[in-house]
Amino acid sequence: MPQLALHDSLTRRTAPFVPLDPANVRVYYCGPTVYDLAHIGNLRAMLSADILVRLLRALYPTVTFVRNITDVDDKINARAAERGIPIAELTKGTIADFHADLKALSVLPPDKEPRATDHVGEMIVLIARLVQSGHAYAADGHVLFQVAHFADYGALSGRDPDELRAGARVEVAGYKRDPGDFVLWKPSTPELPGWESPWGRGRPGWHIECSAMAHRYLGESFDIHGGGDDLLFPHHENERAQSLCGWPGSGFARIWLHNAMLLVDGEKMSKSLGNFYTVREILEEHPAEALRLLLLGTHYRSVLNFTREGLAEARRTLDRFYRAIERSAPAPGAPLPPAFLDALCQDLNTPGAIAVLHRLAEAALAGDRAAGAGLRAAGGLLGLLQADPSDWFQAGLDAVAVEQAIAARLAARKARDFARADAIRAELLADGVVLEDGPSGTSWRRA
RNA sequence: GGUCCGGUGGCAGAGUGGUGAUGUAGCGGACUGCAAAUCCGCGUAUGUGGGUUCGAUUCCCGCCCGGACCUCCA
Repeated sequence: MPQLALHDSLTRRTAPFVPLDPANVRVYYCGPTVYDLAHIGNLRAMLSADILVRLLRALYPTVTFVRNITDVDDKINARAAERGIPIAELTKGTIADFHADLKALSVLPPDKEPRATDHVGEMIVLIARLVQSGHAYAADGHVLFQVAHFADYGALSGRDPDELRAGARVEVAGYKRDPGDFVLWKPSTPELPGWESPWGRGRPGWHIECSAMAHRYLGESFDIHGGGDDLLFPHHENERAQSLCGWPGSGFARIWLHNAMLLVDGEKMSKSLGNFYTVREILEEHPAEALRLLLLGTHYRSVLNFTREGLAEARRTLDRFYRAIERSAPAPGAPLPPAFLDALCQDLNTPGAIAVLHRLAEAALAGDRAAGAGLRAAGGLLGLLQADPSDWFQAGLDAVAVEQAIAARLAARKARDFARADAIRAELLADGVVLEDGPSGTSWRRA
């Protein structure tokens, strides 16, 4: 087995991954705030985690993967009010949509998917610990984390606390001792979700939930914590501060992974630019597998430029891969090609791994059955190429009608009436069917 | 303004202190009645100016360009 190396945001270096407990590798990723449909940028983070966990499962006997759901948040409250529905209805529906989208993309479910609202008790316990140890203070109905009491604050995101203070561009709430102090607990109004606490009825701040849930399911120290790099600051910086102060001497996350953002047509995805895509919108027009391949075609730490052309290209690439697989019978348990695993072990180099897939496809098309089996096995680790090739090429089309047209065309060709044969082929193409004449007859697929 | 990340062929996108992957697009060819698929061949790239080095795309500095973040807040 090759040695896995990962790039740690804290040290800004790529280093060999050494699990705390090789018998149980523990991973935490920040999941969605459930107020709206997932977009392709959200998907990228979920996919990065998915590849990491799939690879870890290939390398280690047991992996515990926790990905939370944030179901208490101001954006949720606002959206529910806007739509005139109860908060619980909004979050329930959004979670169901989220799960459906991820399933379509072959993103495997986490082992634990804790919801913030189910863990407010743990959060209150942690906040109380922080207050007791002097790292947090209550003021004006809020409880705030005192940044000045954590010497290592800023280390993860590479920020100098003094500069953060000087650069504060937002008016600072009067109850804060320091502009950098952040909310652990805040008061709630009667209409909004709230829980009784030593500081009155209120609701948790954003960061505290991940600290509490990671601790509950993974312990004081665990191996990997990840998310989009927009979460690096303040979310992860604050989470780290809370956890390291709440459980002094613990390591919290040993390695931090952050995926880069996604651009659409070279620009930031935004609703005002009209280039904002939900996962669902893309899936209406393209196979989920093409979207998955496209997103894996860029290394997770590089900015990914999403285009429609790229999506079409990914689909054509899959056509070729499925052609290669079609030539060799499924071989369950086929070993993963070493070059493929090596690429993934180099900080999850999915583009490099896909390049190996191309080489395997070339060999498989030339008749190498082992390469075909290796291609399917490697594709499986990436969550690709698991469909039946005939489904990939022909699903959703009327096979009987196509076969009849092919028979008619064959008759015309035998009679050397090529004008008629070509007309039939053109009609099929207009219906989205491409014909391929080979030595063993004519086969067909969707365009 | 501050901090951080990045700029590779038409496009997408890796690796690397010593002949620059892979895909796609383009061109030529084989195969085909013609296509499609497949196969063979060809061409084009390291933003810019310095520095270190025998040698820099890779390491260092400046500049230009792109992106993220700048704390529950619009």
